[in-house]
Amino acid sequence: MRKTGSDPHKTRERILVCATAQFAARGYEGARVDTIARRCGLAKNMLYHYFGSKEGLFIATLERMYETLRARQRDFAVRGSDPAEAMRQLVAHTFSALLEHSEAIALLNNENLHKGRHARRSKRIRSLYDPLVDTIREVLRRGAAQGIFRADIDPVTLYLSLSSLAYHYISNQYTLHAAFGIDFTSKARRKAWLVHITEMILTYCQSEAGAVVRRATAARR
Amino acid sequence: MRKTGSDPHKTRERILVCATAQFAARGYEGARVDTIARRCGLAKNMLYHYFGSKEGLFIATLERMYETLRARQRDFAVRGSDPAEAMRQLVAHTFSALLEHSEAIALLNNENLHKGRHARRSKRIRSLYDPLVDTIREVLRRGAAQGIFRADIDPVTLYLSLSSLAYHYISNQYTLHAAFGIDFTSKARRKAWLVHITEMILTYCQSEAGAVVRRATAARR
DNA sequence: TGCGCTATTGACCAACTGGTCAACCGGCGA
DNA sequence: TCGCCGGTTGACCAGTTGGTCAATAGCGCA
Repeated sequence: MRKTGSDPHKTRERILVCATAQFAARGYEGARVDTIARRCGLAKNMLYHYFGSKEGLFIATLERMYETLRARQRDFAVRGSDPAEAMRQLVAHTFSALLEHSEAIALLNNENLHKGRHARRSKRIRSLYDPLVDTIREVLRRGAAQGIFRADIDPVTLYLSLSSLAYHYISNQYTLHAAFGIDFTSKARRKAWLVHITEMILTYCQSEAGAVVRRATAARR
Repeated sequence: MRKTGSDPHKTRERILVCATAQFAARGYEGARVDTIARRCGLAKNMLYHYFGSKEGLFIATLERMYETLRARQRDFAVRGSDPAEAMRQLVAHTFSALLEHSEAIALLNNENLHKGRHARRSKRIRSLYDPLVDTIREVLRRGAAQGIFRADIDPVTLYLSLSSLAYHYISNQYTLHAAFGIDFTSKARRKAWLVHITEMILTYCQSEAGAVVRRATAARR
């Protein structure tokens, strides 16, 4: 360390924390480099010194978010051997991870608005999802082996279903609030939603393959 | 009409069309008033003449989108009396409406980024969802009366589930593409997803109330 | 005919935006 | 001791942004 009291790594991290907050609150175009600099008490030049450009800073912010979520998932392990219980834990974990990192939702939405321009270049985003899908695959396998889950479920499809149900509730809460006048932030409602989506996922996993189609055909006869 | 060849209503509409495209593509902060004006071949002053400010233009754009979706829903009616088939139509209609109006998704995401600042003030957004929920309520009632649907399903909860599953697939396609390397725009995959979410919704509707919980309790004994 | 009203425009502006320059500061190796 | 080098800064800039002003042009009413 050169200057007394200066810690490059700490400074970098401080910038990223402020940048995350700003980009999440205002979006990429809405966030101002000057504002981010002011918020972390540094001259604007520091951001350019460490990240080169606003876009560079944004990409670093994205990667840091991926890393944060990945670390959270690494610490998560399904407990016990009951597949249904494991699936319950998986849903609960996904939902609470998104709740605790709502800034990740804002950043992801921003990426999708820009057609994933930055995410496409990042390799970390891939390593973020793979372990979770592996876990799902394993739980599905065990469930199928025990005869309590249907055997034809694709783990990626199930992951998509699960994250849709968890993500949308949080990501669209404001327009949904405007539409239904419901407060989606209340603890009771969040709990109720978690119970509901858990039931949906489990009901699907425990259903008979092709049951819906067969039932429809039977009804038509 | 005053000036020859000038049609205020048509001009207004033209502005809104361009504004929708720009706001959807770049977001509220990313869209440029000058660009919108240039795109519809008008002096920038016209936008201010009709809508007062950039924010006013954005709100008008939102309201127009609500109106478009509402009109689309008004034209939709469940055909036939079979509740399962009606639910299938409902899911398919929701999914294809979002697919055909992906600009609505971009605008809604933008609203949520800004914590629904504009949507909160609009009354039209409410009238957008109400009829759809009414339809769901009616289908659920018929299904329960015929004994093929469970009787304890809340129509709003079901709507949220359904729209989560349909919306997320489209809204997050770019980051999901980066994560899984899957092309979500392909016709085959879209069809497969529709089949999947239809099955999830129907399986849930046709399940026994409390079955999952009972099964879990039984397993623990 | 002329007045008022509205659609429409070109020219303009103050504030701001991302980004750059040259310099300072202070520990460390020679 | 001294020069080097990375962290750090204030001052500055060119281009852009949302927004405004004053003016023009034609229609319909008096």
